[in-house]
Amino acid sequence: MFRKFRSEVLRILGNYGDERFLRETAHADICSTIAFKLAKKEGRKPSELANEIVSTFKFDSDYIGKIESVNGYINFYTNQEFLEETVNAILDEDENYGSFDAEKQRVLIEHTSANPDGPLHIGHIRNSIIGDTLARIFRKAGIDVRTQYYVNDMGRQIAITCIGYKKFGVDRNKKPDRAIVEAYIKMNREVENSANLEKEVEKLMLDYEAGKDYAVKLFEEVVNLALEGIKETLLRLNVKHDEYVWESMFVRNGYVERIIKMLEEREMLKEEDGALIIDMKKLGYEKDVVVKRKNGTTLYVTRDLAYHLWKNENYDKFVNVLGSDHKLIGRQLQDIMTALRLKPPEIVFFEFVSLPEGSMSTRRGKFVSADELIDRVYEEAKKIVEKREDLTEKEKSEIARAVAVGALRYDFVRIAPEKPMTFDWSKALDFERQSSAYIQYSHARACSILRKAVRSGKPEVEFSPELCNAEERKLVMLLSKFSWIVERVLRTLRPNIFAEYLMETASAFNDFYTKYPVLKVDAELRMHRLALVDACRIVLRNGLNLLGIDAIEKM
RNA sequence: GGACCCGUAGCCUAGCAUGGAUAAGGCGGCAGCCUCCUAAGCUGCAGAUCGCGGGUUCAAAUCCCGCCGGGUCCGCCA
Repeated sequence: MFRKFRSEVLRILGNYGDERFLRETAHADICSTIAFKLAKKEGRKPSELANEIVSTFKFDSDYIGKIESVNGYINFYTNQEFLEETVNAILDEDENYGSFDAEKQRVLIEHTSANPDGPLHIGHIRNSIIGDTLARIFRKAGIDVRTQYYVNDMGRQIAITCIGYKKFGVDRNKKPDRAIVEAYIKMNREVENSANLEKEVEKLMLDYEAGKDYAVKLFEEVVNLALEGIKETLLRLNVKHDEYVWESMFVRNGYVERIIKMLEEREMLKEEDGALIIDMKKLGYEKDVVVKRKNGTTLYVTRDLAYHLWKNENYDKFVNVLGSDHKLIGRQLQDIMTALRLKPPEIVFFEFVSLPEGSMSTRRGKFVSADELIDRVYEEAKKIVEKREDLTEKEKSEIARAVAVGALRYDFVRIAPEKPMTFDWSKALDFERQSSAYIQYSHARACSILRKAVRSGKPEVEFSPELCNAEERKLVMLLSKFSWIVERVLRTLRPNIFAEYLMETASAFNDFYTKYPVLKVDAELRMHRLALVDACRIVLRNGLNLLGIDAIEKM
């Protein structure tokens, strides 16, 4: 609804309706700073100009209640009809509230894509959570979205893992990704000081790329084992990919050869020592990019280019979520695609999650696994739920699970992707304020009121905008912004904006909750507030779903 | 050495794209609030020269330049 109000404001502003100068502030529902900009150009006073602009307005909007000019700001306020329509739309549309029809397009979101050589750690899940949340938000906007995990099955570290797997076997009693990483870490230590093993790794990689049966069988076995464990972890976080795309597929299906041919046709390649190299100086880079070694094998970037050619043929838009260590290669990839007259991917880079003692490393076994984190957060949540006496054991563990997953997902998604994070156990295990538990709790409170209303035989809802007090008005304005925030995430690829919005909405609901009784007031006021409570319940629930967090009804 | 990202109260963050009306939350600290819809909640107090220095502007946390601190990248690795 806020989107409608906003476009009404732009319409009323007419020639002055420049989106860049619209602001949401504490002083008004929307204000325009256009007068300041024009004042500069025309050498006049902003306040004078603002007055003049306002005087030209034809006041014919269904949603705008008041327009005023204050010190150069042009302030717009919604009217009661807007509030009423907002609440009614929420109650009508229910789980669909917040959706809208964005431009029809097929979007691919690639995220997580961690090397299948061990368990996901807390750095990887930052990627998963950003990617999965974006996918959910894109879907809410009516976009046809698919998510893919790009499986890096051709890497050196996988070859090492394969040799380790063959040599030491794996412990079948352990979670498969955990068992795999033990073989990897152990083997890696041996490879580091053995030229013979180094040769063996190289040969295995060559044979896998050539598609030799024994190698394919071995790689597939190892990679699938790791992926099995990884998928299980992701599922615990409410993350599920639509597809797993193996890098080797592009070597086998001809896309690698096709992309090389395209590079040749564009005269972007040069040959040195029998190796094929993209001349990156022309694209403004210092170093060139090798796409084929002199032994004829391809490199990571070659297959990634092939993957993006494939994306071009199947999707209108592709978003990759990548760690900031991929910044250079990611930008090179974008520029190469553009030079080929192909669509480049949009990339969300996120900064690293480090431990207080330094950065993580799978290879050295120095990491906090996602599983360990989930387990510990669950235990902590369970401790708190145990205090409740009115819940069954089953309810308690379901609540603890929902709170744990929510706490994790929220902690990661609320931070802007470009901020480096240092992992802190005490913060990860804290469920007060600014955590998803706060939002879930607000939702549970709303559910509780509605349950009581039904039980006492007074479930009728009827929103009356003229009864709105300041807190209620503020709350409805926040509720109206749902799809507007979804749209902003779409434009900026910053899911933290939505996380913040939902927290603010929950906070406004709690503010209302503690100040005003709902069930113990006269019928008219009760029905009015009950409508508002139901609307909040819907918005909080829909919002939590967008964040991949379960909206539990009791906690 | 070069490139990119981050630097906002003791701590964690929002705001920076598109410069404007008192820099917004939370944690921790202090003082309060449950005979009343779930206290995983609410209220109040204390706490910030927005890393430092310059510049642009009527106006800078926001834009530009320089510096400092932290991170990342610069392989015929992935």
